Amino acid sequence: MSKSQQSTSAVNNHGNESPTKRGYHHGDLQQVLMAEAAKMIREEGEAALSMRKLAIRTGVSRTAPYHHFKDKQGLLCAIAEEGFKRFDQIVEGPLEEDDLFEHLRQKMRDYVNFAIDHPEYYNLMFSSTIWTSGDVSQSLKDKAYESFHLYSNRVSKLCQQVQLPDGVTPLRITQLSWSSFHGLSRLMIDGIYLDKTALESIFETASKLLEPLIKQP
Amino acid sequence: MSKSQQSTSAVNNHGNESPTKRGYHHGDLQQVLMAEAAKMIREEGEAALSMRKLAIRTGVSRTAPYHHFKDKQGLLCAIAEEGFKRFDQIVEGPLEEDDLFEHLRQKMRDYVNFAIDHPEYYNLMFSSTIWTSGDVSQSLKDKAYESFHLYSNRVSKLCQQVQLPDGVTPLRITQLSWSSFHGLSRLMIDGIYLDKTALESIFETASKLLEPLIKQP
DNA sequence: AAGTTTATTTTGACGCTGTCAAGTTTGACT
DNA sequence: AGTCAAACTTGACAGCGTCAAAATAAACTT
Repeated sequence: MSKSQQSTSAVNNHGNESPTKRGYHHGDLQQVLMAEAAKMIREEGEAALSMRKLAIRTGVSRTAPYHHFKDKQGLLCAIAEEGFKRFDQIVEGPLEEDDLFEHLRQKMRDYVNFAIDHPEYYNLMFSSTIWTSGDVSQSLKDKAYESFHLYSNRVSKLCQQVQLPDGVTPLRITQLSWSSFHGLSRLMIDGIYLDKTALESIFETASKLLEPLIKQP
Repeated sequence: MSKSQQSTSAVNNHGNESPTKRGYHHGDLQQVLMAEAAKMIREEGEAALSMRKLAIRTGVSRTAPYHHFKDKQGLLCAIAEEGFKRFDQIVEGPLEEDDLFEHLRQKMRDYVNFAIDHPEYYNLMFSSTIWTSGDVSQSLKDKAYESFHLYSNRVSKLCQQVQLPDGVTPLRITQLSWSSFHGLSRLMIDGIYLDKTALESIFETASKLLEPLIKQP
């Protein structure tokens, strides 16, 4: 019944004891499992993550994780969700008004760097196997949808500062820009053709291609 | 020794028999395995492909495939390589000179449609698990590199028809455009946010953003 | 045509995987 | 003190990738 829920519910805390939260037997196994799994994926690759190794390494028996996650897919969904939460912090952040195009370049850097610095999250967030599997957790769907809208709103706000060509909507800019960042990140993470040294130059190229959009009053 | 090579070598054909090629016991197991594996991935997803099921379904015993492919990874590499070959046919094709931007939109359609129509190939071609695994077959590396250059050459040729901003090179346009197409394709295949109905409009958006590049003499 | 070599395929086996069912321990609540 | 439910463990099963050894069949040699 408690599967895939946060373990931070009030029930786990008997209240009279000091602020150190501790629940049942192990403590917050759920959080520890997610952290350890992310670490394993990061260090040895997604393929190297097995529920059994994860359990043993966490110090519990093989099937203990199944009381916190429906199955392996459930664990991966939870980690992906965590990824979207961290991702949001990249999308948010102040809108620097001084130089629009420098601002854009910085956002590009932020996006791609997030993917490069946290591939264990980024891979799962946009994992083929998760999204096409048919049993994506509802909470992950919701979170991803929310993140999309956060991003979309940001792009729409920025679009007000430029003159879009006829027939071009902020929604399409949202989709096109996200696709571009996503593709760039994927190729970088997977080590296909692109390398880090080319990044800044690619950002500058993208920025220059957009310059004609600047409002001419 | 014959692992991962084409089985169409002259040795297999005893020459005096009719043009129907038939080799050793099974015939061209290698080709059949690749075709059947691609079919399985297409119909049931990459996760549903197992060497054992593949073998049984092909009518041979569990380990027969291991005499044609080093291991499962070897098989996947071979299929990915086949994917790049088919992909090349998309990149090639006549350069229609009449309307540059309509030509560009058509190329976008071709790219993304290839990915959508042959996800079993596209997924493997750009598979995280293949490229980051450390044992990518040399022939796949070579083929991928070749495909990249084919694409790059095409983009460079098209760049001659427009006025690139200062500091913007065809190489960067190559990388940026590929990233964009790749991201678009990935999000489409994985069913994340984008759906087919938005595609044409996205292509038009991209096309319009590039229009200011048109040469003004 | 017979014998040798080599390519191909099979059977057996091993350790690893995800996960279900049933039992056990532990903490919380009355 | 007793009840209940949550957390965890042990045992079991089928499926997986793949190696080693044996068996078979085609090709090559003489």
